[in-house]
Amino acid sequence: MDKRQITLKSIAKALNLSPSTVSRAMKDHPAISAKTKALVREYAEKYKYKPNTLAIRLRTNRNNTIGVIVPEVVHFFFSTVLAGIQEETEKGNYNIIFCHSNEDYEREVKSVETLLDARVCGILASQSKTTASFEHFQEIVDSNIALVFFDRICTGINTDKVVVDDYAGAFKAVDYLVQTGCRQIAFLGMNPSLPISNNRRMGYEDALRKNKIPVDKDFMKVCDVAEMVHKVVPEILKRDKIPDAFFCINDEVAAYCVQIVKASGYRIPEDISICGFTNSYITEVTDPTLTTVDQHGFEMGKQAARLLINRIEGTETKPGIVSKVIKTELVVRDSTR
Amino acid sequence: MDKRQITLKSIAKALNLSPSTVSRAMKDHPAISAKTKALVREYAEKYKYKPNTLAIRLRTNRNNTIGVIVPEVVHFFFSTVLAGIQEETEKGNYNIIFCHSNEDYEREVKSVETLLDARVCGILASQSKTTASFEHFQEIVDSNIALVFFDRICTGINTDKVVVDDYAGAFKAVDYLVQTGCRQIAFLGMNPSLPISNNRRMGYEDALRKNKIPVDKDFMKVCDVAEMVHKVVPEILKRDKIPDAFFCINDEVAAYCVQIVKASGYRIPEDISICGFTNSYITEVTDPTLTTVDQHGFEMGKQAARLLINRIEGTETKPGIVSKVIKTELVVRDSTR
DNA sequence: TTGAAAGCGCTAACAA
DNA sequence: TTGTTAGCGCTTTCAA
Repeated sequence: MDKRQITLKSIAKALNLSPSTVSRAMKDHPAISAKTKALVREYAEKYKYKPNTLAIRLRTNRNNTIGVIVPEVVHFFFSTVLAGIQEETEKGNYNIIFCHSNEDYEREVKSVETLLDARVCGILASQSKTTASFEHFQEIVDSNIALVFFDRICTGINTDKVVVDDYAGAFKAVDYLVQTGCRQIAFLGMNPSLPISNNRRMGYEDALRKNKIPVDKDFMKVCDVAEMVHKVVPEILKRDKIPDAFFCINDEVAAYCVQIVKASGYRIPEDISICGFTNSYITEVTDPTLTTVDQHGFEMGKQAARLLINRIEGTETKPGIVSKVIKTELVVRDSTR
Repeated sequence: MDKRQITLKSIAKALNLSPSTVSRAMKDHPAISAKTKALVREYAEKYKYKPNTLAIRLRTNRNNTIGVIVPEVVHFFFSTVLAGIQEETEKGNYNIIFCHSNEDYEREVKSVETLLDARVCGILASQSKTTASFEHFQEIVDSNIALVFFDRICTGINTDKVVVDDYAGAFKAVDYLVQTGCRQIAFLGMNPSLPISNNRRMGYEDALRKNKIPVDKDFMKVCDVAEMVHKVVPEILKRDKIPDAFFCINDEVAAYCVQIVKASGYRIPEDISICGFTNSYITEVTDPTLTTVDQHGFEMGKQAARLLINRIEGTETKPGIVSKVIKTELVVRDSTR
């Protein structure tokens, strides 16, 4: 039943060799004779020897594992990033320990603890919406563990990051809305403390300014989840002066916005244009389909993972803090004129 | 700079104790004096001692890590299951190593290797669409590692599983379609080698039979991704006898189906009803919103993880292979009469 | 070309 | 109440 595990030692004993010789034979050490190598290899093959990773890691003090903290995995963008991370770490021969903060500060702190306990060699993190302090992230840095933020970066920590050009993406989208004739463009954003939201707001404002359209604070609302859309959008539509476009912080908000705007009797895009952000699956099945800004999450995941691995392995050539920016792309569909 | 790590040994030296005493003090061993405990604790606190998990795991031969293999994480259902798994493993104090087969057999095999190499204490897996052989899964069992399949179970392996009551879910949905007046119900399914698809097909057929409606093979198609919908549905709509309902294998198929059916000039649900499966976000933003079958992915993830942990810890009381079934629920929205 | 020995950080049986 | 010792499985220096 409980078959003894095959170890270097057991192989050594069986073959009348020393463990060190077996170890060397297994890793093709030049000093070992071809004959011995063959002998050891054959035996190992036959008895399905599997090196004990734990022992190797303890011995070498490197465990080829990185931690990933995602705020919400049931989300097109973040799951796409995760897929990108996975692809890259697989290539680099790293395992991923997956943590889910679920947009909750406490769980985020706990996730960091977990990862430090597991002695990962690096951490990829995107902070939760509710995170306001960042000692836990500082602890990672203090422990000399590589840390790369992606998308929702933490401005309080000075470390590598990979972000989307939120400003440019928003600018392009809003400028496009203006070019197609919109003049009263509402912005449905997130908590402005998150840089991604703030940057998009600036892109939005600058696009308006460039086109000599006044920026109206009344047209800027925090509105980033379904329930808020159902509250905020009808309110806006009840005003005397209603917008002729909505620029939304993500595709879900845009999709619900489409619904509400249609239900209120307006035509899309003739009366009101709507633009999302992310380019998730959802954009293809709303009616009309959604114009949006592609965030290239997969690429972001890959680049973040690559950067982290380079840091870990000391092969990152750029000096100082590295800040990568993923280009966004306007994807025009039918929800805009 | 390169601060030496705090270890039990280093604490022992500093405090003039033996490592074993320190070890015991840290874990509140009854034999240690309160004074010593306090001393050790204080020192550990001050210098932020963190036990080396790797060493503990090597020593105790248990690493509190489980592996998860997901076929496609950018997918409402699977990411929801992952979130459920994460919630439960966090409670149980297990880490998750995340693997992504990406619906690819080769990567699935590699994932299993990775997890066995990492010496996880258990594996949760849902197989990829392209998996036809299962020696890799058998290897898990042979290695005496706990294995629980979820959703896309592998029928070739005799082990614990957690599935949705696909048959009942399909039966309910199709029966509902019939009750609401549909008579020609098409089934857009997956590769019939996957049990989930086969079970739903049987539910579909039995619901028709129960209602004395002939089962027509021409109304049953393999059609489970966007591109296929764009090919298959228009073909069906070109026939002399077209369906008055589509029962779809997932919500994405249903959503694209809505689009195509509308574009072909039919009204939903007056002319044609459409029903999906999963109850993902998408169902709320199509127009009309989608009737679907809720799969309760989060619950499935939790139960699968719980079952696996019980197996690992030997606390599963049920004898033999355990097969859990998650109840589905028909969610009626506007795409059906 | 191979082996002996030490040690990674921790635990636990046994001894004192 | 505390210490000694051995060892988990592996790597690596040093010696032979």
